[in-house]
Amino acid sequence: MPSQNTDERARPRSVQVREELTQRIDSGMLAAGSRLPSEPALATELGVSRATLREALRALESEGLVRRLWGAGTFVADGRRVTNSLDANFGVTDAIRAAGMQAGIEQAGHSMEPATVAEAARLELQPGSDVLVVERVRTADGKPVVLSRDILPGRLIARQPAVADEMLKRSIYEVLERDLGVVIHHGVASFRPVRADVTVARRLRIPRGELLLAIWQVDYSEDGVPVLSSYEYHLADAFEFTVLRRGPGRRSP
Amino acid sequence: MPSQNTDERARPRSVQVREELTQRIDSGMLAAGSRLPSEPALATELGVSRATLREALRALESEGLVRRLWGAGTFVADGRRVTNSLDANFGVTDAIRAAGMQAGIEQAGHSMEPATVAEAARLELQPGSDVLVVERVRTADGKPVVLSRDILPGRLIARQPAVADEMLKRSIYEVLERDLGVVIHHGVASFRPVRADVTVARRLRIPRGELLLAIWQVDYSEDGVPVLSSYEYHLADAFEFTVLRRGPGRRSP
DNA sequence: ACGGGACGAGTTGTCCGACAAGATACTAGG
DNA sequence: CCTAGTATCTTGTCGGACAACTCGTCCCGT
Repeated sequence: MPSQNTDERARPRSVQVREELTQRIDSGMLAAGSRLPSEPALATELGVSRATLREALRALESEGLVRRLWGAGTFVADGRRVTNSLDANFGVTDAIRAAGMQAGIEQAGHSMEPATVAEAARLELQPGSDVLVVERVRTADGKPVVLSRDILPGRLIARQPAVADEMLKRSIYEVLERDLGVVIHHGVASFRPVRADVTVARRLRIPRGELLLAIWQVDYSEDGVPVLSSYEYHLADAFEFTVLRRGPGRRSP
Repeated sequence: MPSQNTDERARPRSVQVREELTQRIDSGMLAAGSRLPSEPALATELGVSRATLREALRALESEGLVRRLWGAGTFVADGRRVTNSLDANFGVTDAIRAAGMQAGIEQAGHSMEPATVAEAARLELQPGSDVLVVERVRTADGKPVVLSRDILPGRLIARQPAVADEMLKRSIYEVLERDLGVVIHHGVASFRPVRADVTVARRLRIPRGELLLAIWQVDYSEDGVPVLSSYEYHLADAFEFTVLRRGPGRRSP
């Protein structure tokens, strides 16, 4: 059986179990449609109590990976995992790679500026506070597909200004987590179709008036603090965005 | 304490508890940001065991309604409930009403047709099977905002063809649940910006080439069977769609 | 020989009681 | 006044037990 808690004592056991089961499903060790071992058996196998296992299974069920049927068993959900799902894949880099293309960055630059009133509100800062603004053009196989403008609270990189340069070369989410220790817990994204104005069109090397999908969002860290506000302009046919809608199986009488 | 199980013995207790807590939060009885009673206290108050209560709290946490902090307590998530969230609000009718406008339907019609190969695949039917096609123009305060084309397996209404007429007047989700007993469990939606062609433009009474957001999706019932395939053309500025992105707090080592 | 109903093994849902691990507020000490 | 330790509360985990439900099997009647 796996060792107890050597170094990752911080994370609840149920989370570790959830990740273990997720990996087994993704790797195909647990085939789609097949039944999982019974809860007592699986709990013994994983070295945890049944309560902990059920905690993990509940999470997997809400993610749609498994289905639990009272008296029958727990089953791996019928495949058709959604690729490039807007609510699962985070960031443009992941989306490009998920499409099987090479992610690149060009025309990148950053600057420290005082936050506008709107930005201060979105990031819950004092108006005029310093924020780091990162502008980049993302490329897929060398072709521009997304123009992005990311805004972070200045305090995040006050201690180590050098990481701003890292953001010009890699995914911001990657830099946030690896270099700054900030893990994004969730984000709220909005979108609508727009036409390319002259500035955007020039940077994406497309005709003016071309169809774009504008996405703006705010990402929050694990303790609920907003840490990233971003604006993206996507080529209309660059990606196909998908969202898993969870219906309320309930209505009032 | 509340009565045991009089008539709704079918539904697990944890689901009833989840709905009860959801209502308390929505009604404001539990204010945003406030701490819930401790698990033992709340379990006693609701007349269930702590395990059942925790099952419900798990579900609420995955929905983002509460946050659980080890050793500190369980808190109602900081308000800012996302309005017109694409992954929560289902259907155009709900979206229009959420925006505070009057939902209407015009230019409605339906017909029974053989399924195309593509539609048969989306609904997992035999090609050529009968499907019910419902076309409608949805209005907000009398102004056309969405052109929708909904496709359902013909077997659903084979017994009671009259319900097709109901769909010309009310939300399809409402008709599915109330008249046909079909509850939508989840759906997979995709979207991209498009320009209005001449047909769509005429029906929405807009100039040709106007900006639209095209959304197509498949909805599944509780047992995983596809029951509704729909295509919608939204006016670009009719709604502001929002998606809650749940980030994985994890990365591989 | 065949069909139908009762039975039983297996699985998830719920319950109880207890202890461990983390967080906060208070208190004693500097 | 500030700091460090403690007390106490909260959530996380554990173990065992029983109830509710599903499905396959077997037996019995026709």
